[in-house]
Amino acid sequence: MPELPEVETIVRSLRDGGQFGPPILGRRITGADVFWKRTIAVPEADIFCAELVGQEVLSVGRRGKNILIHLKDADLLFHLRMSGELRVESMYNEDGYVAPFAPHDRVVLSFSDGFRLVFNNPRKFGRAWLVKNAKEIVGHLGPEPFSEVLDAPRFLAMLHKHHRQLKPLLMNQAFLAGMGNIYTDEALFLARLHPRTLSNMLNFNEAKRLLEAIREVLEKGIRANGASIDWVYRGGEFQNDFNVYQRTGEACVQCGTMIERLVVGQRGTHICPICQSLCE
DNA sequence: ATAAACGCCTGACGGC
DNA sequence: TGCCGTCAGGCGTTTA
Repeated sequence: MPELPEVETIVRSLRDGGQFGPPILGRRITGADVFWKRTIAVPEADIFCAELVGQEVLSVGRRGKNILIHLKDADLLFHLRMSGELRVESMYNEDGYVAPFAPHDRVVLSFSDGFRLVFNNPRKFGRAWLVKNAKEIVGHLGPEPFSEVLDAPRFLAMLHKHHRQLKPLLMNQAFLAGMGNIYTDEALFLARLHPRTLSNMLNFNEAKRLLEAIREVLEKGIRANGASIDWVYRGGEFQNDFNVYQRTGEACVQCGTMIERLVVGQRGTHICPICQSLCE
């Protein structure tokens, strides 16, 4: 499901309340259960549950596509990978019975006031970590796309340090944190760059254009609460603003040429072959 | 250094 | 209807 805008939407809901339920800030964890043990990357699932009980949620944040939940004595992290979702709901239904779990619910944290945080994950790719400091898990990530220290000259220097195709490089979380398949395709279209262009071939204006395009698509995505595409994530509206993603065979909004699908870095990739010419 | 191939998983969809 | 291949918002490991 999630790239940066979808994760940001979930984080805001966990922090302030929203479409994924009421906020969890300040709530105290009274129980933890794991229904698919491999969801817990670290520590071992039983220890994970034992150590969570009694903890209080102090803050909720995001680093790249990771959700950071800062507890009193530890940091809890979730990565939703392809199909994960977090929701907050009442533990009880209207009759006062414990509400049943949904298919693919993998981890549940119960709170003292009758609410629970549920991690649903059909494809079982998602992971949770409980560590002393979140940096152990997210320390290797590249800069945030909206970081103030990331400007066009620095971005050009980053691109020139590598000799790689633009799309896989942008999706490498150690290079830049938060971009996924959709937003990378959309950003490259806006910047009029072919996904196979080599990163060291960009000039200053192209690098500047690319950074601006990345920020524009991410901003629009966040404003739309993310994109709803398949059966997993719902609520966002950014899918209505796609220029190329999943528009294979449809007309380019700029020039009318048919959008093409190709494979770059083992990922389905969508381009306008006229607007995004490959010049190496 | 770069990139391909594959593994991890379930579910939706189109073709026959 | 059922079976099959293909595809899917991610990422780590192995291989070339």
